Amino acid sequence: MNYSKQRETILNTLKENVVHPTAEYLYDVLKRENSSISLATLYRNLNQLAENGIIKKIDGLESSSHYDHNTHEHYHFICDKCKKVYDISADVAPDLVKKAQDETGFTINGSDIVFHGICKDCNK
Amino acid sequence: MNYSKQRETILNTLKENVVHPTAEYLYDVLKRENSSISLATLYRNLNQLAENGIIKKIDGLESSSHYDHNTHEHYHFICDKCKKVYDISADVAPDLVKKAQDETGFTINGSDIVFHGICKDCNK
DNA sequence: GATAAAATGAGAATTGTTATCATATTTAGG
DNA sequence: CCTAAATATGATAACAATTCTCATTTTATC
Repeated sequence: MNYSKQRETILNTLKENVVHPTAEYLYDVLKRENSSISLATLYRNLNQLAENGIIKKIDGLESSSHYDHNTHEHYHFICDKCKKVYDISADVAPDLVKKAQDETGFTINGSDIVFHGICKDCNK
Repeated sequence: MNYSKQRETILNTLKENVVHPTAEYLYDVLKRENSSISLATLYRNLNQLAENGIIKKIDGLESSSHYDHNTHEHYHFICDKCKKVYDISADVAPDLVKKAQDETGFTINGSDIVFHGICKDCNK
């Protein structure tokens, strides 16, 4: 990765905005501060920074939603290779929602817990 | 909700496809089985079924990705009202990733854990 | 300072999803 | 069982988020 002024600006702006902004939000902030950076450049750099572990991109599954016939509480694992989605029993973290609720004082209505990695089949 | 043949077909197809399919995947299956249902109808029904708790729609955050300058392990809470994203300490579920890994035998590289609900401010 | 590699900007293209609207189906009451 | 109101459908346009393309500019290297 070569140095670039735009990337530096983007990273600094992200550091100052602790609210986990979206790309669009960042784009607006940057424009307001007259460091107008092309939307393509912004997305490119966010992806690069995330790939290099400098920032974290937060999104559950890929682009698209998945639908699950099982409505009982359970979590999901998505294989980064074959893209299959597996169920993970909620037992791995008993009372997770309750604990989070106690700690934050927020009203928690649900959770989407998605683990990423490589499944058994693809690991062979 | 009125009865509809299409909705019944969609629900049955979803039940038979335990892999948490995307809408696109379902659309292809339906087409292959000659029960061709309009894409609009499919999306409409999936949303309706999810709203009525009959199926579950799995997706982390809203439509768009959020970016986080903090790369240490921690979870997120998104307020369904004001859409703000809050951090939740990873302490609520110690060794969550390790436990999930032990249980499944998968290689887990990361997790996106997103709680949904109403934050303190909006609860007032 | 010349050159190759990497980054940029602008806008077109793509993808997943929702909205529109005219037509068809379902449900309940007379 | 007929009819009116509510609801659902299909086709396609619209939309929003993101990625791609490509000609130009910037960065690192020798």
